Amino acid sequence: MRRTRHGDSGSRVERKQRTRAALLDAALRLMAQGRSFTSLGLREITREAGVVPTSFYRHFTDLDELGLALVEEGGLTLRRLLREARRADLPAKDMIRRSVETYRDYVDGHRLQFLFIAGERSGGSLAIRAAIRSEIDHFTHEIAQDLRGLGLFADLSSDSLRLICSLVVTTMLTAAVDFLDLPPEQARRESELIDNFVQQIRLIFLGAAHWRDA
Amino acid sequence: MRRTRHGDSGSRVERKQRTRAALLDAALRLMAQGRSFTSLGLREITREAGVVPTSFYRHFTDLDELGLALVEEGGLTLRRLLREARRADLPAKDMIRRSVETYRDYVDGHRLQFLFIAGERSGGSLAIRAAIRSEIDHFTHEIAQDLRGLGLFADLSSDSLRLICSLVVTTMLTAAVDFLDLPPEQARRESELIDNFVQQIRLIFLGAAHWRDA
DNA sequence: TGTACATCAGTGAACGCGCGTTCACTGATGTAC
DNA sequence: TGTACATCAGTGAACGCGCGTTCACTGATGTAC
Repeated sequence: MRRTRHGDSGSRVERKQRTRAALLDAALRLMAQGRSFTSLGLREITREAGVVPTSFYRHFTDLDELGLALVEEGGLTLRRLLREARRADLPAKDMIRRSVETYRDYVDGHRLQFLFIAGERSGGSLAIRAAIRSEIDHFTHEIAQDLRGLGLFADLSSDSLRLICSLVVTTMLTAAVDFLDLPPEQARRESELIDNFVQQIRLIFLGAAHWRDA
Repeated sequence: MRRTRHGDSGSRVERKQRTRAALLDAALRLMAQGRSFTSLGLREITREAGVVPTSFYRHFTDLDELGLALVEEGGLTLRRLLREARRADLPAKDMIRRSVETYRDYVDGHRLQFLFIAGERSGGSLAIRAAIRSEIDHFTHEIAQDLRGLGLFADLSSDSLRLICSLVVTTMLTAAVDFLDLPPEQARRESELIDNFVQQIRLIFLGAAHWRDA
């Protein structure tokens, strides 16, 4: 076998996984140039990944399957965000601002994933849209549990809490796109965005604090 | 000249405009099947519009130009929504619910436009994303003016009002995608969505009512 | 431990097809007199 | 009003190219004995 670009160490299974990961990564990288997932070609992806087109079929039956794998990967990224946030143990004072800054850093560290999730959330095929929606619902649910865990909004029903979290998540995803579209070295624009984002979350929480269950 | 599908009445200028509109419409129709704009081909669009591929160049230099024309059309659709809403002269009582129902009908009546705007807002090319963002900013600004005109939030600064409206617009666009993805004949799911949407807007306005300017 | 064989990730040639773009054209509409 | 000419939206043939998919293959890794 010819040496692959992605190293040739490890067992056959490990190598296969590495090629699979290279294909997923290649697709994300191609999308980073303002392309949508549905516009990508199989040959284009394998070329970017450094393998021959036919080797694609060793990993996925078609592009849809690769797309769904990307959604799953994106879902993992979201869950890892919450795990990191929990570990960070944010101070009660300035909690919102600190959370927003943590989020900004996380989005920046996972640009391609967020680009994919935010971009295909409303633009992809029906199947991909449904899969992303389900990941986002899961994410929303986890945030609700975290808020409960922090003892916040203890007097609100689960439905109301979900309502609030859903609003927060929508705002987060919109903010992610804003962060990603920011031209580099625009500290002023960036801090405006952050301030704006912080205030939107504060406004939602203020509404939540005065919310009466139906 | 062969008869075109779109009728052959009117002046040459009128006919040209009709073909142009047919091309724009064809692109939207193709996207309605879960495709993104960047995945569309020139030949595909002209085929759907019922003209020969080469005739595309009489109207647009390339697909990007057609995309930007679609954004412009979408912006018009948003502005018309507000015009209709103003004319409707909604009652103070149940204003939010009534507005939401009006909005739902409007989205349903302009499915393709909303699919395009919501879908390409975060998924399209940088140029299209920027153009859509600018249309949405404009829309947000108009809503803020309308709220002022209604005498609501009279004690809030312009910045705070924009903050609120931006949150409302984000929520509206997310709701639009939810409406559009609803399978037909799902009255129960639909009324759940509407209730949810109404409550989210109420929560934002409740927060706004307690907002203190920085 | 050594050998013989099976597995299978990745290869490379080949295919038919639709793509974007060029070009010279046609003939109805528009304009000048 | 009638005629001669210009304009130009839409046509259709042709091009080279990259696409997705098929197929038989190679040879390193894994397994059975």
